[in-house]
Amino acid sequence: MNLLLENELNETLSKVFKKLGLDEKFAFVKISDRPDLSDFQCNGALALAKIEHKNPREIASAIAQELEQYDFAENITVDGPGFINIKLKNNFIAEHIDAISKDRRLGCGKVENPHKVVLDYGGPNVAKEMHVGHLRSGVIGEAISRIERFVGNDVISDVHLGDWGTPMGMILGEIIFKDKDLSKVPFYNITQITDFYKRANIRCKENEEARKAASKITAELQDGNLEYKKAWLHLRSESVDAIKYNYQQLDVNFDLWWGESDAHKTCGEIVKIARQQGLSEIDEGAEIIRLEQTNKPKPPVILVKSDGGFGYQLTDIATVKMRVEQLGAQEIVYFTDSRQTLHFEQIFEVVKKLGIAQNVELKHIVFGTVNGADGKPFKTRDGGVMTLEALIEMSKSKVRESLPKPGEVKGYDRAEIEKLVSQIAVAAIKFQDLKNSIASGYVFDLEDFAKFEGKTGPYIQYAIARINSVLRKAAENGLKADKIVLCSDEERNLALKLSQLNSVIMRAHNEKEPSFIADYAYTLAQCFSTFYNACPIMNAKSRELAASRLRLSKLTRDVLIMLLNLLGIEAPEVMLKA
RNA sequence: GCGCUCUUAGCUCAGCAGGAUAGAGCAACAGCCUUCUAAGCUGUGGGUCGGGCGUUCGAAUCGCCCAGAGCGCGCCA
Repeated sequence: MNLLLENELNETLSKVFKKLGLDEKFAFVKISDRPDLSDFQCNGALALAKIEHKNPREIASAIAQELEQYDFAENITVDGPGFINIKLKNNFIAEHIDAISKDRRLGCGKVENPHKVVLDYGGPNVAKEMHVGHLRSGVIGEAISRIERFVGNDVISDVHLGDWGTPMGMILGEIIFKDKDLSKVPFYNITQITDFYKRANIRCKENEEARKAASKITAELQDGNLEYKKAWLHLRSESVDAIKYNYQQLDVNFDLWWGESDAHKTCGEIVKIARQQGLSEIDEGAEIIRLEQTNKPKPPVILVKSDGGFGYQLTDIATVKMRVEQLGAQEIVYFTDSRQTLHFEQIFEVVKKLGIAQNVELKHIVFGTVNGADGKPFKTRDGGVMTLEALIEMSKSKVRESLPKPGEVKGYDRAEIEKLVSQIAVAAIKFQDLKNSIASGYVFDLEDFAKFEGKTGPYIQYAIARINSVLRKAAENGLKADKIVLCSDEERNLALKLSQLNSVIMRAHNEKEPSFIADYAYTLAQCFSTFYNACPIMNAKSRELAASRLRLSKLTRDVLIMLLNLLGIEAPEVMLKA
């Protein structure tokens, strides 16, 4: 028996298709669109009929007839133009669920050829405060990182810090403008640093001299000016501390804290390679690589700017080389919003021309921007962007309202309560983001991140907490989980839902789409709630039934915890109430 | 101007290698706590899938056209 119910159905279907001489490509089931008629359906006959110009119902009937000799279905029918509807036997479902409940990985498979994946997400900048615009990349990247690891790939995540461009010259320039020199830099904290940067931004916008100064300082910094370098190191380390704190709160983690500055040396090598291969040329004072002009015009990639500084595209190209040579990357995946689509098309093309990443798969996962109600990138009422810090605090204070005060519940002091507050608030925030499909942007509504009802992270945490509570009671009463028997619709539906676990995770992995997991976790929790409401567990009619329901509940809990873990969300043992 | 993306219920979104009655959540309304945590459950109402044309036995899904929105287009990253 295949541990996975769906795979077993597909295998059986393949056998039948083969026997009938049909293309096995179409031998697969999907969850039925008509739960009133079946659990699974196969639409292969329709596709085949079109290709072979035959009657779909005849093909479907032949398949259905062959399927009859197997012992998994309670009922197989051909309906409509040629749908094959399969209603499974209860014990067939129960056996599979029993089996995965005993499996260490809950029946989940791994990829056939594990490889080394470098994930590039986060991309925060030195001297800039982290705001809600940084949420998506970090949260999605973390989820993908966990999913990839889970399916067996060797993952290295890199924050790719923005620490080397013109903003560095701008901020140093601003400090010199105010202090005359850089002597006070070692005493500046992160608030002061971001403040300097804000002012630099304004001044550089208005004042050409400031711009020129910034660009000159940047070039000298990159050239190795010791005074600048020393000041820059302080700015960088203060910023990194702040960034780490932000990510830590959100449980977003990185294996590497490489920055653009780390690629500086390699940038020089890339320029050399480009020259040797005759790919680069000087144009308007800059050293560029022209790209293929196919259907649409693509601007060239600027390696070296006319002021002598390295362009940021060069940095990205150099980073690819480093990741391949030093990390052994076989796949590099970037997560940025859609505005950088063209940028990565250019980078990937140049990387290919240069031949620095042969047999390495480069992917750019695009996600939509976080927008305000006006459809434009989110701003707060006063025109600024909301900081991550403020968002988290807002959600936390909302959570605190619904929890008991420290000391009100035995065994829960301030620290314990605050831990719960944070777990729930962060779940609300992360799930709110992860439930949206990556590609589409979403509208940022502050209140959504402090909602705990309906399709939210806390809803799922709550389901887990309820199961934990049942399991504790069962342990007290010496009731043990045992063989699953499916008596009611609610049990059956929950079991069927559980059987989808593996295919959902594999789909999320293949399409780099955590929202599949978020969506599934939610509907699974929903199935459980319905079951929980309709089927008494501890007070079930018989001991066998209680044991079965207990196993079903425990498995649901384990699956939910695993899913939340893949999303980077914690599951508290209990959900206390005020 | 050129290119990319998007438009589905009052709001926020799923559904899209064409398939049977287009789904959730929120909001609205009506029920359910002396029984395993009501952050829950059950039910009701709500959609000419932006518009048009085409391909097809069949289109929210594929193609073309139009309208509206967002984003991007050599020295900011």
